[in-house]
Amino acid sequence: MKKKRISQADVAREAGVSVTTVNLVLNGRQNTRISEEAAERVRLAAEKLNYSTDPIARSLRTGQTRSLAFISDNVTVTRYASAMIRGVLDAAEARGYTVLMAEIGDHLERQGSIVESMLERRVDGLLFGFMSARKIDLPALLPDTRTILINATAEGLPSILPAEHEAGTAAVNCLLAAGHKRIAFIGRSEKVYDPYLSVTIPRRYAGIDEAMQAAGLSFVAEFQGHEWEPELGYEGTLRLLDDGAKFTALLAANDRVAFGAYRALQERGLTVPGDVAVMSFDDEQLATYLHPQLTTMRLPYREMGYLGVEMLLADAPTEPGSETLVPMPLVERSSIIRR
Amino acid sequence: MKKKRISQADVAREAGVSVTTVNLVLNGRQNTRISEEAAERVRLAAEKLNYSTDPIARSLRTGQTRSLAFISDNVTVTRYASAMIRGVLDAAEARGYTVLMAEIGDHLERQGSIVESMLERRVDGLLFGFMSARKIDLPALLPDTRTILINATAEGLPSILPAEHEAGTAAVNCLLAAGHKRIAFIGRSEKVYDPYLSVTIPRRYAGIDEAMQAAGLSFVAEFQGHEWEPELGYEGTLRLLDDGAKFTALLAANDRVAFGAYRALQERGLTVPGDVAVMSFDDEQLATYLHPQLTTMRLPYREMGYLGVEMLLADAPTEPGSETLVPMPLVERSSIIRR
DNA sequence: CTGAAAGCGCTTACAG
DNA sequence: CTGAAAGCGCTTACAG
Repeated sequence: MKKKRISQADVAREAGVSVTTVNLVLNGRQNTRISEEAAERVRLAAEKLNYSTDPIARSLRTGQTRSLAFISDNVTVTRYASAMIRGVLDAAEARGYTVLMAEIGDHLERQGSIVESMLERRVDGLLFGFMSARKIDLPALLPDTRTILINATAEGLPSILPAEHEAGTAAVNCLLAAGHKRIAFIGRSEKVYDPYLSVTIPRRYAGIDEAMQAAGLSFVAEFQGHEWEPELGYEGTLRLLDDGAKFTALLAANDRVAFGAYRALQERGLTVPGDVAVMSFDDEQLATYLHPQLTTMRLPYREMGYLGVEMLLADAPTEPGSETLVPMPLVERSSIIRR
Repeated sequence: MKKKRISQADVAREAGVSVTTVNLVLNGRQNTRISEEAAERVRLAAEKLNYSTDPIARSLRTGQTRSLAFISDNVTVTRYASAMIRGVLDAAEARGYTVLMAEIGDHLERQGSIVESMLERRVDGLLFGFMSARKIDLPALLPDTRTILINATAEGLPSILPAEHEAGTAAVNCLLAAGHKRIAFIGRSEKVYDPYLSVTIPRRYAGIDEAMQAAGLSFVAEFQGHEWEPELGYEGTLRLLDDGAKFTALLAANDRVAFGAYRALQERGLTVPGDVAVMSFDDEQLATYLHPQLTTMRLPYREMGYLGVEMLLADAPTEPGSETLVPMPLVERSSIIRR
């Protein structure tokens, strides 16, 4: 990595012009009235010497780094959420930006020092990405630091969220469209109305409830719970069945809950989708392992990551406090049939 | 982000000394014989002005950036492999390094330009991280660029790999120790002997076979396949059963295969671990969803990531072409009982 | 149409 | 014990 670098001065010498000329030509400046002949000599010389501009020196001079920081909580380590990183990386690369990454885990208190160190490195913008959509308190930021939150909200900052209300409605409508009227629901929870726990789940519930109401229906049975793991789906389904609930369709809070529900249904000799149709949320890989494969509303992690970068680097800054909603596509597989 | 920066010159003015003195003090240089009194004034002034050194300017001068590049194929987007990123990030942070990330997906041909752009940014080292351990061809690198491959190998470069041979042996021994003698194996494949497809799977097979041989045993039945998805486990198990194979334990190539095997076993009215014990590899989250939870050999992604950074930044460069093996821990859960 | 020079904020060899 | 100055490689206001 030593190897003396080729500088604009070297190119200038080779081409027999000044570094000003070299710089102007190589940066493709317009209206500079450098003779095409000189410009050509510069380009040839640069090519010959295999010159590439030193981004560090440029940054020192311009104050811009063409880099951005992506700071997350537990995204790397969370199942399908890590796709958000891919979205960020792809979008950044498309625009010639480099991504500096840091992950703080559950140590939210470390945000301050991480942000500081990123800012010291003069990133052109800050992207925060969270595993599950909730409100967070960010350290006071320089007012002119471009910042976007992905899958989170914070006072006075623009954020990108999944369109959960819409998705809740779509999930129910999907079941209704297949002719189901007796629907059970597993995974409602009151806890979740604290924005520091979730900002989107209440919206999902609202979307679900509105769709049911619009159809003049209510759930024939519900099993509550906020730990959305297979255990909940398993126990909830058994309980509903034991209580004698009669339902032809089951709405699960997420794929893991659905996973548990499948097991319970199977143990009771019930088949999916013949006896019970199942609809879910998230679309983690698990959904494709199930038999039959699970129909579910996809959480658009990758898209949110991609959009985050685009908004961060857009010409006009995003309005503070605004929310950009990203659609959650319905992924139709085999867990629902017409009845 | 504008905000005129506080520089060492500002601190010098405030403290009434030269920038040389400021620099020496703030960098904690030894043997510099600056009066303790002057040093104290400098520290106070820096504190008061809230000075922090500009890493860009420092980099321009020193040629070092305290940053490293992590370049991966599909790590962000692959199930549990994304934990490798966390390991990298944690280790880098512990040493005060920043990580520049890029992911190239299946476009291995893009490696060249990505590496170039990272090198232009003067990263102090290059880390390559791959989803599954295989041999890759890297673009010719500057000979003095520190480089480490995580979960991959390349001509003349040091690499970090999971200790698969050892793990294969341990998996079999675990079954043997529980008293099993009639063992079936699903997931052997000849394809995998091409190093560009895998460098570690053949070792795993070797470890498995040696342990069996050492016990004077061979598998009572095998079902081949290299697409290690649930489908293979499902069909393989059914086939073995239909062929009348009598086994008390099943060794699955990975957790997904085991997942499929569970389903087949259950359909045939066989219970795990009562009728058939199951042993597997990977330890993805899936393993904990299964009932009973799966005993498996864990792929140490996070540890490999962490170690990669440590080796990259170690005082002595790692020997070219060397291999560092990271143990795969046995994660005992409930899919095996004594017989 | 093109160049000389200043300056971004550091670090360091040199001088005293 | 401490300071003045050069230089890393750019960009840009200014001069001609």
